[in-house]
Formats: sequence, structure tokens, C-alpha cells
Amino acid sequence: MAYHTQTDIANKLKVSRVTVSKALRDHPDISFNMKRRVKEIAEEFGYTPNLIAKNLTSKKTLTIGIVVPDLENSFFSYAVDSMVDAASEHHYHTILTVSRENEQNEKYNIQSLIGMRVDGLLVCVSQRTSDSHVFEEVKKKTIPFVFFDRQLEGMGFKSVTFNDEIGAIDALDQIIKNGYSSIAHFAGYLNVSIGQKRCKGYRIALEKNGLKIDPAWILEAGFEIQDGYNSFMKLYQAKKIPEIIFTVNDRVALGAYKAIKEVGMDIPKDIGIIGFGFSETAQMFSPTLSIIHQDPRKLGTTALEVLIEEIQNPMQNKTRNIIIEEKFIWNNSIIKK
Amino acid sequence: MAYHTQTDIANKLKVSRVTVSKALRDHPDISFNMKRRVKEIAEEFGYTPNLIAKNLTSKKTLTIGIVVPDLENSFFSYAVDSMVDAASEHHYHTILTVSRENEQNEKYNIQSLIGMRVDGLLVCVSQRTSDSHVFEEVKKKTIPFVFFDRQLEGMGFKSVTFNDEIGAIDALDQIIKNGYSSIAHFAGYLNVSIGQKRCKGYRIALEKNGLKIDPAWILEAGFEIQDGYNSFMKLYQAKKIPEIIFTVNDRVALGAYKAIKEVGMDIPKDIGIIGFGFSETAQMFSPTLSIIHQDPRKLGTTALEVLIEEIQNPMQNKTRNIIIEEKFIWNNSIIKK
DNA sequence: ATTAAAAAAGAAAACGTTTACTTACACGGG
DNA sequence: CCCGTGTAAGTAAACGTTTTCTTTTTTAAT
Repeated sequence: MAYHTQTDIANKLKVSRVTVSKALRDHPDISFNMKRRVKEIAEEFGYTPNLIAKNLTSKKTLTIGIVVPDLENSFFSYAVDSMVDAASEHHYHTILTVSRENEQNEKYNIQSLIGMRVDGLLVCVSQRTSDSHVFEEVKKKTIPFVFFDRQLEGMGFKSVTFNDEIGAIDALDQIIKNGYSSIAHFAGYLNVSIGQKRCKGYRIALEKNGLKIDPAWILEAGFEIQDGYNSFMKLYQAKKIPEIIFTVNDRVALGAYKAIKEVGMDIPKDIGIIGFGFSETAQMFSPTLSIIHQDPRKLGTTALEVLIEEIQNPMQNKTRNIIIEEKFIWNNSIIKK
Repeated sequence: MAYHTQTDIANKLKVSRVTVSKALRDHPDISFNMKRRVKEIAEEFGYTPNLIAKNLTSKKTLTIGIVVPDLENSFFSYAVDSMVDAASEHHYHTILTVSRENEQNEKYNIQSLIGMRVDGLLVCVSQRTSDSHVFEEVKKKTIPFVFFDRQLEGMGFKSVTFNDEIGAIDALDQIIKNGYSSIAHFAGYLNVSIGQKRCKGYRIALEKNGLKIDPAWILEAGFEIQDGYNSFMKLYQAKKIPEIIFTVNDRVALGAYKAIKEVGMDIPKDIGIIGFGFSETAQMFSPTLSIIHQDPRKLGTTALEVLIEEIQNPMQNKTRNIIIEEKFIWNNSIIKK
């Protein structure tokens, strides 16, 4: 690799490097003529400014570090996509790291992003993270920081998240008011916060509407396609089919779809399904899946905006936790009575 | 933000900063005792080495720049995911940029990645890119560079791609040999290389098997869901239904699925479908989609490995264009006779 | 013509590291 | 006692910029 530097240009023109530096930045110190000459040679040399040298003096890297648990989950890839996009609009770069839902990786990633002196961090914490040591460090160094989607509570960092409980309550409320009363819940795992909150919403919605909660209709099996499949088959074998299945996410819903079709039942005629998800994937289902809509792009851009705000005015804005509204989208997987 | 530097540690201990630098890197110059003292203070200060300063002297950033057209396309997000992963195994970071299939963005992205002095570049060129100026620059600066999935031909860069033509021929060959003879093709657009190659494979496969090519069965409509839907409806209204539809990608296949179900026909009983795609999305279909399998993770990791190899031994390995094999996966969208 | 002010350039220092070279000292062998 | 050797430290310079401060030159005002 062979790069030219400002010094090369200065030597060629027999001027000082400061003159070159100023000329390239259109500093008023420099005459029009000199600017022209400098830029000509820069062009000729294919000069590309060395940003890392620039960063060293300016103390700004114009770079944002992202830590995400997983990119195979399209929810995150949409979120990251919109972050990269929004960042680029603010002339920021993004260094992307993936933790694979592993606390060690996550810690390592954050530390090296700090080492690279990113101007700020966007982190979606892994499901099992418990050690807050790295985050304490971030706080001590007062690095602009925003949690998105998931957060470590009680650390005083800003965050942008959804409120699953309200989302679930709101959606189920509408469904129940529409005349449905037997609703099963495929719950993922109840010891992770996402599973917990969604299940809580389910319980509250039912109670609120005077429906009693049948423990046999809360199936705790996991977050993957196969888990949805298994859960439905379990209900089917027990001949205990609800009117509606409320799944913890769209992957589980997909598994349920497969199982339901396999046993020859019809969605939405014989059974309705609703799940957490977002519009693009809901459209992949046929019939299209009714969802409690978590918009990953809104999450991404909001988180980024909050971070930029924090970078530009540190410790000003006091709003800590931004909640993004989840809207219930009634698609074709449930019949409107 | 408040960072401590080696100088801070040096002052505290009343030693020179070089001693600190060496101690932290376990340089043999330094006594065990001094190392211990230095590390103690480093710990106390929460010292994090400034990598950008380090990079300035070492001329290595341990960072790889990625340019991808789009992350909403899950094919790319899988590819990027595996790149980030593989890079991190080699202790490299990744700066991710998205071009949105826009040549200007792409150019800008590459230039700023060069500005950040990434050690190498992984680029999937946008569909319309024609100006090779930036790439000439990359070549002049001899920056390690690898094209993935799509490439600008004739520039002499390494590349990792699929061979769609062979993939299509191979798959259709098997299908035809299985007894099918009327096969339509939903072709995307024939003026982009991806559409061209896949269509060419289609033609060759048919000719090779003595089937004549009916222009009415090549529908050029686009690459999105809606295009697949429209194309099928067009065939349906013309009452010209083939045994098999071969789609240019999985999104078009999805549109076809929707249309087929809508008119009350059954996959695979009434009509079979095959498309380009990868296993994870094929599983999203019901029935599961038969695919010419393009493995994004294999693409990603291979591209990254080739790049690392090029970074470590520049201009050594002469193999320019690596082709990743596409395997035909016969799923449930086509009946095996 | 003299002086003040403005314009154009340059010099030195800084950012936080690493690398190459130098110094100081202790130790043992002859 | 001198010398060579090894150990442990330090000094100076470098990486490629930007910033702050000077200096030199030009222009304009008296």
C-alpha cells in the first residue's frame, strides 16, 4: 500500500506542510492561487487524507460503535441497516460488532470499540448479560451511550425500547373485545425478560377482560420455529385447540403455521394467530400474520438520533428512557367478526 | 469524555512514557517489578490503549471495510454477519457501510474507508455501477481488495462469486430429467447481470434437453414480491399455466406463492416452484421452497478469508476468481415423480 | 513616505503511541 | 582494576494531521 501525505505535496511545491493542510481545508489564510496549486497536486497524487491522523488531533472519530447480539435475526439487521443509514446522514461511520448473545464477546466488543475511541456506543445487550463492569467503565469515562431494544436496568444510561407489556395488552384487548375468549400463549422462555414481559401482558389482558387464565394454555418452549411447531402439536394431541394463538415472536408463529397446515386446519377459519413482529416479515406469511408491530427501523433511527444528541450536548437532555409505540396490525391471520 | 494515557501513568510513577509503553506490552526491557507497578496503575486508572494512536505508528488498523448494497435483503445480512464473525476470529474489526444500490454512495463509502486506512476492503458492487474510477484508485494504492457476490469485471481484483448459469442449468436439468417439460421463468430484469445469467442458464438447460424456448414463458417484471405475484397472474389470465415456475429469486417466488394460493391452486400438486435462494428463507415458505442454494455464510467467510490472505501475503496467491458452488436443494415445492 | 492593518505564509507544538538508539549501572572474568 | 556483557531504564524521532502563534509581505490610509 502506498499513500501520499500532505508532506509529499508540500515538498513537491516547496511550501510548508501547514500551507498544504490549510489549503486543502480552504482556510482563509491561504491565497486562491496557492489553493489551486495544492489541490492540483493532491489530485495528481491521488491524495486521500489520513483520517486516523486527523482524529488523533481533533479528538473526534466521527465513528459510532454498534454492538448487536445477532444479525441473522432480521429484526436486528433492519435495525442496524437504519442505524448505518441514519449515521451516514450525520456523516458518521459505524463499526459493527456482533456478540452472538455471548456476554464475553459483548464485553470484548465494547472494550475494543472504546479503544478505537468511537464517539458513541449503541448497544443491544445480550440476553444473559449480568456483569455490569464494562458499563461502569463506560460511565466513568462518560462515553455517550444508548441501549436499544434491551437494556441493563438501573445504570442510568439512556435507552430506546419497546413496551411489550402494553403492546400485548392493547392487542389482546382488541381481539377479546372482538369476541374471542380462548387464547393460548406460546411463551418462549419465561426466565428471559422478553418472555416475561410478553406473558405478563397476556395475563393482564385476560384478567382485565374477565377471562380466567388456564396454565395449560401457556406453553413455555422456546423462541424458535421448531418450538412453535411443537407447541401447537402438543395442544393438538391434547385436543385442546384455542380460537387464537398468541406467540412470543414471528418465528414461533411460523412454526405454528406449519403445524396447523400439516394437520389440515385452516388459518384463519379454524384458528387465528397473532405474534410480535414487524411488517416486512408479517408479509412473508400466508395468510399475512397479525402482529404487535415492533418497527426495527424506528428503533434504529431513534436510538441513533438520541446518541447523536448525546454526543453533541452531553448530559443535557434528561429524558432517559424512550419508549417506541407498538401498534397492533390486524392482518389476515385472524378473522374480524 | 475522559481518557487516561500512558503519559498519565508515567507521571504518576515518575518514569518515562516509553517505560510504560514497554511495560504494558511485556517488553523484555522492563523488569518484572516495574511491569507490575505499571499495570497496577493502568488498572486503577481504567486505562484503555488508544488504538488510533497505535495505528498511526504501526500502519495497521486491524480493520476491514465492508460495502454492501443493502441489509434488508437477508442474503446480505447473513453474508455480513459471517464476515463480521470471521473477521473477529482473526482479530479484525469491521466498518460496515451500505450503498443502497447507489453508485454515488458506494463511491463515497469506499473513499472514506480508504481515508480510515482500513487494511482491506470487501465490496459488493451496486447493480448499476459503471464508473470504475474509485476502483482504479484502490488499485493504484494497492489496497487489499475482494469483490463478493457481484464484481466489476476486467479490473483484475480478486472475487468470490456464484456461478448462476451453472447453478440454473444443473437444477433445471434435474427437474427436466424428472419428467417436467413446461417451465416458465420469472426473470427479474434482463439488463442487470444477475437476471441475465440466470436467464441464460434457463435457456441453456432447456435447449440442452431438447425443449424449445417459448418467449411467452420468460416474464421480465422485476425482483420484488409484487413482481412475482403479477407475473403469475398474467400467466393465469392467459390460461397458460406451466408445470414449473423458475423464479430469479425467493422474493419473486413468494409473490408467486401468494398469487397461486389466491387463485385456489395448490403447490406442489398443481404447479411446482423453484427459485434462487438460501436454506433459511426456503424454510420460511410453506411448502418449503426448492432452491438453487446460494449460501451467504460461505460467501461471507470465503471472501473474508481471501482478503485476509491478501492482506498477509499481498500479490502472492494468483487465484483471482473463486466460485462458490450452488447446490440444488429439492424441497417440497416440487413433486418428485 | 510612514505607519497601521490585513493577507499569506511558515514554525513549533500537540495528539498518544511505537521504534531505534543511547545511557547507566551491576556483575563476573581475566 | 579494566573490560565486556547484560539488564533496565531513558531520549529522540516518527506516524500525519491540526492548532496556535509568529513572521513576512502586501495593501491602504494618513
